[in-house]
Amino acid sequence: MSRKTSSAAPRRRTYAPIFAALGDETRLAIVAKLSEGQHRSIAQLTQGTRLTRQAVTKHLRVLERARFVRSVRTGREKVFEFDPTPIRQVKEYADVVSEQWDQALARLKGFVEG
Amino acid sequence: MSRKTSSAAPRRRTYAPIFAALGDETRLAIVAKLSEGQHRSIAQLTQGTRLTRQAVTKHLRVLERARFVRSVRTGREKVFEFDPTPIRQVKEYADVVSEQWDQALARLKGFVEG
DNA sequence: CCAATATGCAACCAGGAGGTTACCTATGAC
DNA sequence: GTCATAGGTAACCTCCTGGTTGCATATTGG
Repeated sequence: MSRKTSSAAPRRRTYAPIFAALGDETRLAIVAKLSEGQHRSIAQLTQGTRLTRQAVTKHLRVLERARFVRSVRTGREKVFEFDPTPIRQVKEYADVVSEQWDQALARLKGFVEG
Repeated sequence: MSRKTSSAAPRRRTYAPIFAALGDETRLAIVAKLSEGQHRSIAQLTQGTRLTRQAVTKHLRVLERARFVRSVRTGREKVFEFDPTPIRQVKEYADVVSEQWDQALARLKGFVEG
């Protein structure tokens, strides 16, 4: 097999859009709300903010593009739910970087002591 | 004592600036480089990019404001080093959100089965 | 059918982000 | 001392972002 067995694209993972999606307080609040488990409509997610429904809609689009949320149209409502996938990627990134850092510290320690 | 014993500000933790700092490919590359453990000057960090030194300087300022890097002036060079603190906060955020999500799933499971 | 509710879409705006060029200053190497 | 190297500052440009208002469309409830 010279190619991957899976048909999934090998796609070098780019974390930037994931982090960019989290780089806004309003969107963090939406993620916090939806990660409570319940589905919420746009109108519901707008309540409690000082923003217009359209502004919230834009934030939801950003979150949806980064896969933090999914939406389903039910009747006249568009209902959003949390998707845990990108959060795992966030954790993955943090793990990779801090492991690299730990290894660097270990090498330094070995050099100093050796 | 009507006030906190510690002099540290109680400061509700806002993760948005941390994530925003990671929301750019160039800055992710800088973080990756510096987390290897070695200190790097601005000129060194500019090498390999297609950007000007000034552009890289701006990215470094963003990273420094979010505490991902520290800098020390040595002679005519400004040397940057990695700071692991905010990465831990990233992990912390991911843990909090995914734990909240897991609990939501557990409640749902209990409801369905109960 | 009609009114209220939920959302979509488009235009518009201000400010910030990311990048450049140009120029000035400081330090190190000979 | 002189020149090359490293960096700082500032002005400027373009595009994106976050927000608004205004209006159109779809669905629900009586």
